[in-house]
Amino acid sequence: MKQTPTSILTNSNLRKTPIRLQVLQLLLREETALSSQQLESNLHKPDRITLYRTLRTFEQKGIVHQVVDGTNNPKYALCLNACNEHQHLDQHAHFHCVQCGKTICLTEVSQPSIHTPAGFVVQSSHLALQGFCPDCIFKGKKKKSTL
Amino acid sequence: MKQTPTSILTNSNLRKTPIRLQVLQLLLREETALSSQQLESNLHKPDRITLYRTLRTFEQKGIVHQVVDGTNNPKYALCLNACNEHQHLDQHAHFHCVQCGKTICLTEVSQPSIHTPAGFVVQSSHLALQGFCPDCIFKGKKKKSTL
DNA sequence: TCCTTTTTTGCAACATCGTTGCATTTATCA
DNA sequence: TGATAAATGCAACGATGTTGCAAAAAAGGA
Repeated sequence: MKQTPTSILTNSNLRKTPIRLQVLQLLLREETALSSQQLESNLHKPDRITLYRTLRTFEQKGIVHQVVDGTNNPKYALCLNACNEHQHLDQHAHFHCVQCGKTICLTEVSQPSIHTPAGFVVQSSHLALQGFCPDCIFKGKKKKSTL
Repeated sequence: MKQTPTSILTNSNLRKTPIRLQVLQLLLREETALSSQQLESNLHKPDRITLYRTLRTFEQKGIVHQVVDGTNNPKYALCLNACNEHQHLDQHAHFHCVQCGKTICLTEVSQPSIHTPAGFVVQSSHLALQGFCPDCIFKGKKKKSTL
């Protein structure tokens, strides 16, 4: 079924407040992972603290997860249906475009199977790719998107 | 040839100052990647600002590189000989132990070859693994190392 | 060894990012 | 519509990282 901001909040037993609805709307529209700063500058003058708390709440409820894109700047993306408040599954690679700054979930690229050295127990992994996204390859110097 | 703090600085035309020698000594001894905070708390009361500048200088000269370990907290590790002031090559995976907090370069695990979706041009990639390192698997609850 | 030059440091001040406590406001539901 | 539990907004704080500038230190030659 199609997800809407309202349905997502209802499913997680969270109240439908303006900032939560706006965050979800933005994450559903853009299909990229957004940092708290990117969210902040694209929402209707949200309170910074409330936004942090919103993201933490969403993370705890399995609505969003943090994305590792190699920039050391945490990004947030909507979880697929597989996530909930008990477990987070985010088993695909992420792509960070060095031109426009977008971070894109490559849902079709699964985590590679790794031959880990003896003695290491792997619980999770992140694969982050950097380069040029399709929008930026042939377009020459494009302004860095605010998204 | 074996690298020493002094030889590294000589090769990069950098002056041999106490803090630089200490940072290199620590990175050579520990074979893990260290954050600026980890470095700070393991050095001889260094000036915080000088430490940041030291790391930036080292990075520009190809002496250290930033490591992506999935914690969104930048770590620094010595470059292999392949790096210099013109290019950074760090084509191996990194392992972050959730128990002791160490970040270990898995030099024997190369970056996997990825079948990237059409339209994306990949320039670099980071593979970060999380789990338990050999030291922590059978030792039960161990205090988080300050390193 | 000492002197000069250039690099590096250390300090003050500042910017950004993120968190906590608490009173006020708001969403929800009876 | 009113009660109540949840969520917000504000003040204050801590950690992280940066810049400008004067003082100190390293390097190399006389």
